Order: sequence, then C-alpha cells, then structure tokens
Amino acid sequence: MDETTSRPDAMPEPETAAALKDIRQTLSQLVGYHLRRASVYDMNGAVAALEPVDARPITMSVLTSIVEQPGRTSADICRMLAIKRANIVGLLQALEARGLFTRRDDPADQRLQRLYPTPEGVAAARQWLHLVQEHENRILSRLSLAERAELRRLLALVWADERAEEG
Amino acid sequence: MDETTSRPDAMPEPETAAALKDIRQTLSQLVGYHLRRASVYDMNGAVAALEPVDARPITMSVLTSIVEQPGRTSADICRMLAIKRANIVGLLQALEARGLFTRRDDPADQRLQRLYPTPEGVAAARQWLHLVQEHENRILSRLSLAERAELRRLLALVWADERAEEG
DNA sequence: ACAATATTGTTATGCAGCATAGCAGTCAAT
DNA sequence: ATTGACTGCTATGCTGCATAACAATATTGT
Repeated sequence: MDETTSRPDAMPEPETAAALKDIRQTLSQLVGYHLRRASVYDMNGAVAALEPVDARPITMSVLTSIVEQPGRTSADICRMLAIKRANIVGLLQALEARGLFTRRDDPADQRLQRLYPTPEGVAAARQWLHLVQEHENRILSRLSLAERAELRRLLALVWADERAEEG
Repeated sequence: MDETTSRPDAMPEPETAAALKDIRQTLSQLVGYHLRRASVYDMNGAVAALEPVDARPITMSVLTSIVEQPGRTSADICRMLAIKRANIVGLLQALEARGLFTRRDDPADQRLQRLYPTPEGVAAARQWLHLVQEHENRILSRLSLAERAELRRLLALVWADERAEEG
C-alpha cells in the first residue's frame, strides 16, 4: 500500500469508469455484496412495475399467498413470508377493502380467521404476477433461460437454512 | 380454483412443512423473490458478524472503498456504493473519530476532501473482511466453490445495468 | 469577462419498513 | 383449574433512506 496509495494529488483522470472497477476488487469478491446490490436494484424495479396497479412487492406476496393457499391464516402467511404478525394487519386491511379476499372464522378454532381469495383477488394476483414477470424479463435480460433457472436454484439454496431453522 | 380451494374446514394437518412448499409455486418461480429472501437472510448474518467489532455492512463497504481506492472523495464513494451524499456524512464522521482514515483538502479543487486510510484503517478493513468471509462460508455452505463463483457472476450481471445507466 | 450551471460537503427533515411489547380472547395440556 | 401457547390486533419506537436546501467553489457557454 505505497506505490499506489501515495499519490495524493497525481490523479488527472476524472473519477469515472476506470476508478469504479478497482474498488470492487475487494467488495466484489463477496457474494453478499452482489446479493445486496442486485436485490436493491431488483426491488426498485419491482416497486415501479407494481405502482400502476397500486401494489407493492410485499402486497403481491401476501395476495399471492392467499391465492395459492386458500384457507391459511394470517399467522401462517407471516411465517411463510417471514414478516411479523403486527405488520400484516394493515396489508390485509387494504387488500380486504379492495375486495380481493375475504375472511371466514374457523368453526373449530375461534381464534383463527381463514383467508380466501375472491375472483377479483385471483385476477389481480394474476395481473400483478404478469407485471413482475415483465420486470424480471427486463432485469434478467443479460442471462439465458438456463442461467436464470440456475440463479434461482442457487438463491434458493442460500436461504434454505432459514426455512430449516424455524420455517 | 374449485377442487382445491373449496375446502374451508377440511384441513386436519397443522400448517407446517407441507403447506410451506405449495405456496412457493408461484412466488418461487420469481427470481426476485429468492433474491430478496436470500439478501435479507444474508444481511442479517452479516450484521451479526460485524457487531463484535462495532461495524455494519455499510460501514465496512465505505471503509473498504477508502482502503481500496485511497484519494477518492466522499461523493465518489457515494456513487460507487449507490448511497446518498447526505447519508455518508455520519458514517465518515464515525470512521474518522475511530482514526480509521483521514481527510486531506485537494490543493487543486477546494471543494474536495480526499480520503486516505490510516494503518489502523487498513487493519480494520482486513479484519472486518475476514469476519464477513467467515459469515459467507457459513451461509454458502450448501454451494460448491464453483457454484459460489457462478452465483457471484450471475448476480453481477443482474445489476450490471445499474452501472451502465449512471455508474 | 461574466452570467448561468454544476459539484462538493453538509444540515435539517420526513417517511416507510420493520421490530418490540403488550393486550384480550381462545385453545391445549397437565 | 391453572399454566402455557397461540391468534389477531394496537401502540410505539428505531433505523435506513430519500428529499430539499445551503454556502462555497468550480466549470461552462457566449
């Protein structure tokens, strides 16, 4: 750290492309760094993609869960999506107000409200999924179909332990 | 959505493992979903790994940037790490207070403060990197070395466009 | 030469996401 | 019958991150 670092003022070129590559030598060796950058980048696009239908990624995850698994409780969905029970309340209220699902008391256990999608909810879930898929096609345009599948597989392996622990 | 959905009460088994798999049929086809889950899972571990040395992932990224590219300005680092100039102020103040880097006014441009790591800063960056690498070995234990490299490559391709846009 | 525009480091401020703590009602176990 | 666990929910606080604005300085266009 002498030859390269001891140049306080000798740096003619503007801090553009060239500089941006070197710094990633250390950070870019970390999978977690790329994981974070890619995830944030993807999330920004997903939020934008769902904005026209007044939904967010978390909104879509919850509705999709209800559609895919009718009859689950809010606590179930919280466990599946790794969100807190306190934070799903508002999300469900909003979805319910839009008529996208209904609650039915469980006759056998009065604590539970089982959630069932309405036809409108199923349609909305389908539409939202479509929007997100379009976004994914954009963001994954540099990957082949095989690479996309491989990426999905590897990512699933990364957080597989989370499921094993308490999922 | 009839055969399977029209069973409001007939669900004897507890909402455990079996249920958790089906719901992911739709969500799990989305790369972005796994991206998000994996990133959050990884970040939690990274935060925990850096806690003993009183650092956070963003802290480490900033210090590492200074070490890797001595003489850069805070605005440079913000562009590289995609953070806002307003938000790096506190991070730099903390690192400076710990004596991990120093600022030197640029003689040619009085607006700029060029940042240089101290020997302590270099040592800290090395130590923090080591801790994060240990964490990564844990979280990526299910992947072979080749798979880890492939995952890193694919992730880099995902957010490559972000760099291309305004990098 | 000068006016318009841009950049730097910084402060102040607001908001959304997420977590914790606590509640009453209900169920299960011993 | 008591203890513990679970549900849905309210209240609340912290943190991360974004925007807006600032004075000082530099760059550009004409």
